[in-house]
Amino acid sequence: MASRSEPISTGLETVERTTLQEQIYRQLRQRIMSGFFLPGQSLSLRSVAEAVGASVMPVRDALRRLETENALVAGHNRALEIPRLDRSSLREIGQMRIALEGLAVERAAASIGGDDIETLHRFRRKMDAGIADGDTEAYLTANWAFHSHIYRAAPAKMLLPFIESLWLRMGPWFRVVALDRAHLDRAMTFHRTIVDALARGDVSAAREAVVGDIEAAICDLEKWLDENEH
Amino acid sequence: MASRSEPISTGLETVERTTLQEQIYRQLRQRIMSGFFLPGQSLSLRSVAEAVGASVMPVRDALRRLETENALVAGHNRALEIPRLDRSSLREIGQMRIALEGLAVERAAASIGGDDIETLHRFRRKMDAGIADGDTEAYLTANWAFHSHIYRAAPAKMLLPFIESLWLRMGPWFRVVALDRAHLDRAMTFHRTIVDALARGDVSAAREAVVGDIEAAICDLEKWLDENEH
DNA sequence: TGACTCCAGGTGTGATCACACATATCAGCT
DNA sequence: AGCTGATATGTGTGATCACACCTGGAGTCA
Repeated sequence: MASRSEPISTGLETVERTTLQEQIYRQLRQRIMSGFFLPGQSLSLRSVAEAVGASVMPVRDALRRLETENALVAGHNRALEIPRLDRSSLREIGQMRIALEGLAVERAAASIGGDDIETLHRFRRKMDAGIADGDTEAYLTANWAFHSHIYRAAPAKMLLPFIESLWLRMGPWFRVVALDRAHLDRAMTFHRTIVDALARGDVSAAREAVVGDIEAAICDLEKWLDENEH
Repeated sequence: MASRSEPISTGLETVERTTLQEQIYRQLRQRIMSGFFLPGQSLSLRSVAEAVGASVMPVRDALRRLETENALVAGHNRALEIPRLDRSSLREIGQMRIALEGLAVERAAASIGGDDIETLHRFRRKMDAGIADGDTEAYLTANWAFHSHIYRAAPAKMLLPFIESLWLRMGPWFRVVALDRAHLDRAMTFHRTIVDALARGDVSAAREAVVGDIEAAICDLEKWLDENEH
């Protein structure tokens, strides 16, 4: 290592260093997670490349990453597409979410501070606002911000990526359930319970509320499937 | 859809269709999982490309997939490398393995049949043989075959990829623990208990044994860390 | 001796091209 | 009418190239 001057304090922030591929990946990821794309919708290299104004190379990298986490699957021609919804994978996602998010909230509970509680209440209000305005996009974004803020408090580097991966697969479903007022009311009750439990450091109550939130979502989605199947 | 002749029965098997990228991915994945590479070892595009006799393109795809599942991380220069071992991620992997593999064995228990029990005993004997011969590679391969055969029996499409992803991160650790005779003996006891529990359909005993197996491995690894740190 | 400059080697990134393969459409034959 | 074959279109795949960036070490000057 060459000798180097002592870094001086300038107050400057480090600039963001990111690749095209990374930007496209994040953008697609965000859209999938918030239910922007419809199940079965085809995302071909060239169509996405044209849409984002880049060549196929970075798109290819981004799509392959998403395919690896099963956020995209190979379609009938070779194009990648958003996975279609079916009952068994819904149940499966639910069980895995309970297992991992239950673990995450337990581990996070000890590290949650007063600032976090305040932040959670802010996200909760944003969700309420989204519901009131009928802005599904805003609700879903705030919903992810709320949950991920909790999980991020856990002293864990690897848990969050796994949970994100599950939410990625839930994306196409969220859009459905976020239109059901009865579900939203129930979810917001759970959200309030979660924050209260975390605020008083009640780990098992927090876990129970998180699990309840997930189970309610899965239950409502299965009900929706019953009504809209075929 | 164009009209088409009735497919005739020829007795021919469908040929394997796979891409270079896929082959490289699987090969690297297998090697990482069985602890072939050392922690911190650098895998650059061009070096891997030369080693497998392909251009950088398929290698790039393969490495990016592995990076996405955190089986590889960016090194100090921009090259990707095998993650280094540290205590916190070890614990974290252990907790996630317990959560997901516990879920998997519960779901699998109902679907396990007599043929499966026989297969599991075969893998168990292979592990014994590997231990007797001092063949770590063979032991680790049989170990994965044993566990994954159980999880594959679960009526779940997405659970296994997640578990594989965790084993991928355990890879560099497995090599360490597979050299400790005391650990191996304990592990083989757990393995026998698992098969017996599955054979008589005792779900909770099977889960308990799987969790015990994982906890023992983590515990032994932490002990190893205590002795070999610094 | 210490700090700086410069250069060489290695790294991933992204563009462009040629290609293999799958599907759908349609003309042509029996 | 029904099957066959050619073909057009769309798809991912892989090779090659130019490039920007980082690191390390040699060289230079004060």
